[in-house]
Amino acid sequence: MNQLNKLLHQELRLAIMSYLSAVDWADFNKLLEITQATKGNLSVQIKKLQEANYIDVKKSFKNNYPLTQCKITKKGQEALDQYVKDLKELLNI
Amino acid sequence: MNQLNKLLHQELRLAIMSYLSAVDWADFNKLLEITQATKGNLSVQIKKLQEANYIDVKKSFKNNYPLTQCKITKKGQEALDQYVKDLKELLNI
DNA sequence: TTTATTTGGTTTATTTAATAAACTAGTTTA
DNA sequence: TAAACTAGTTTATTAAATAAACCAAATAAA
Repeated sequence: MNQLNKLLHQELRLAIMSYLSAVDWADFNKLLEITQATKGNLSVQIKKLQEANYIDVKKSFKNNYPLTQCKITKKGQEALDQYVKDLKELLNI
Repeated sequence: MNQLNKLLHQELRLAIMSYLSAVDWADFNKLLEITQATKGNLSVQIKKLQEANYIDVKKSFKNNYPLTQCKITKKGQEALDQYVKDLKELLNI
């Protein structure tokens, strides 16, 4: 059995990565909206993905408010691709 | 975001279910072999799947040794199908 | 203008779950 | 008859997910 990537085999992180793989930069609020997660959970999972270098996180200000933007990295995209491959194999799809 | 079935979104349980969806009955040792799990972990996860009525578990003896056999239920198969569907949607595959 | 509310988060604490390790009960082999 | 093996289960530990509480700054309301 091909071990599934544990960082990716979690619903919220997977949803974040899947979304990021289809867009360029996405900000915190956009990710909140598409995942329906709580802010605390989203914050934690973004940090984990960042620590693994699966995403780049850019912090700035917009209209005087903090703005956190995320973008998938090459390493993150490759990990996601491999995860999907492993999952397909496991599920025979 | 379609919530993924938490019982199925776990590697070992998913591997068990995926395998069982392709065969008739499978015994404990066969599941050990194909999943490479520890016996303790396998025992626990089988019980959880059984409690959810995702699998039927039949206990008997073979050559004087205890024999535990598992088979996916209709409910389990339907849950697995739905899980795969949700996952495909999430991952755009 | 100072109090309340909202924004955009982070940190901490709690709950839940995964897993390994230890154990059980019996069987076979030497 | 002791040692080792089979086929598991139970318990204890670790790790992870999540919710709740918090924070700093900005804006709105009284």
